[in-house]
Amino acid sequence: MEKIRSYRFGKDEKLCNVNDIAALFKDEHIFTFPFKVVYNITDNDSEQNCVKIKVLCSVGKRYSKSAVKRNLIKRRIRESYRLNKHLLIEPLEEIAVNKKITINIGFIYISKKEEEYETQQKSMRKILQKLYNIAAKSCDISTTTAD
RNA sequence: UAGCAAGGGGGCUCUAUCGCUGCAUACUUUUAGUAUGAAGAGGAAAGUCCGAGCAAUAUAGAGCACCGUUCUUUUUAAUUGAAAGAUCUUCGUGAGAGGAUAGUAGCGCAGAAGAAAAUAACCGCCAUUGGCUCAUCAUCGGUGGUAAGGGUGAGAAGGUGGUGUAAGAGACCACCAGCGUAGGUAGUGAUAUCGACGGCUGUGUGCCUAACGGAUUGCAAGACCAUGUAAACCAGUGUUUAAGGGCUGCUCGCCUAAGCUGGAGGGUAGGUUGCUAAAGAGUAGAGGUGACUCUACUAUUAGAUAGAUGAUAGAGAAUCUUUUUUAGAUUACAGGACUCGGCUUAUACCCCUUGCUUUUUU
RNA sequence: GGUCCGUUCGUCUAACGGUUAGGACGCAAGAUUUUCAUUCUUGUAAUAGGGGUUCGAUUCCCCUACGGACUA
Repeated sequence: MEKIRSYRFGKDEKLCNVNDIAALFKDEHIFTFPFKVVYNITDNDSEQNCVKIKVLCSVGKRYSKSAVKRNLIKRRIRESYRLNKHLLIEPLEEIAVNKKITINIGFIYISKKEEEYETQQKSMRKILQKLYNIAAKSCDISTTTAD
């Protein structure tokens, strides 16, 4: 039976807090062209057991001067994340049933050319798989240490 | 037909699926969530070059200083915008386009070049005199007259021709160019034009003068709520002195102690509001050369807050290329952040009106 | 978002609207030295781009581009 996936992308999943963003840029990062991905995995404070993911995307002025092009790229990043985020969430929820995890992710656009939408989507899938592997490891470690 | 000039208008459309933003309604309800509905970026949203609204702070008042504007008239909420004109000037065959222009009573300055950059005598010209010479010419020096000539320069003592003279000179005359004075005519006015009178006549720039205008900071302004708590701050009362402080840079001038009573803040991270109906838009009519004004009618939720309009698929439209009916390519500049008006800059392509030039054809 | 400032040889800088835009370091050539360095001489090279005002702009005015500061 296939689930009816919700492709929603509301305000809860966007990263807005300033302190969180400052913490995000101190942590580790992955490179996969054309993105630089910054991520930060922490325990959750909420009462219920769930996985919360917050996302930020930014395109620097170094890429291009015109605001239209930068906006278009941001929109495409958000779109590709929206369509592919189930790759990260669904398996994580299976693993971490009793955990409280928040993952903050920042997508930073690096390429100086205007990449096509398909390549963006491909790289987005790669990134999400990588992130899943990392998150799974961290879950295991946390379980072992907790026990 | 081609190439141009001026002005004006438009700025790709539709469908499906998955999403984003706030709003309204209904349901569940602790926050909030779900469903439905209708709506959701421009001509420049940009630059921030001007102006205004709005807000806070300051302000007894006056003078000086400082800053801005500057041909005329009209227009606008608006001191730099707009329209219609005036004079001069540059570009263009032309339609047209760009630029400059308050006043000169007084004072200052003008590199290099040049004799001289303004009550001009360096060379030259003329007269006279001294030396040299037997004497004259020539030549050297003194005194005086003289702006006709002198390679410069952005600018050279109004120009041309005569009279006149020792040589010359607006010294005088004729014509021409400008200026001033008091007038006529046309115009609201800048100004144009007409004759009269006056020999009045170099260029640029700054100071200066005149008229008009100007408090400062900006929605991250500010207001409220919650959080939170040092005795600075505010209000009232009150009395003495003016050192110090404040009030726009200065001057005059003005205000201001402590104490007592009451109220409540700063910093940090938030929320609500400010925040979208307006000096608005469209249509029609009237007035005006025009900018613009007046009247009537009509319709009208963009309001985000690391910042919403996207992605995919399909169909059509326009232009271009190849080719002859398909195929391919292209569809600009560019994204609200309190609001409005103007200016400036960027802009594929299409349409309309008026006008100019050249060639060809009829 | 708002308010401002700046741009001069390869680098750091100077300039009253007026001579061929000056100086230091660097670079190149030559001299000195057995050679290198030091030193000396000579040279090279710039007003961000485009308009305007002016007889004449690095300088004054306007537009564009780039860089920077302050402001929660």
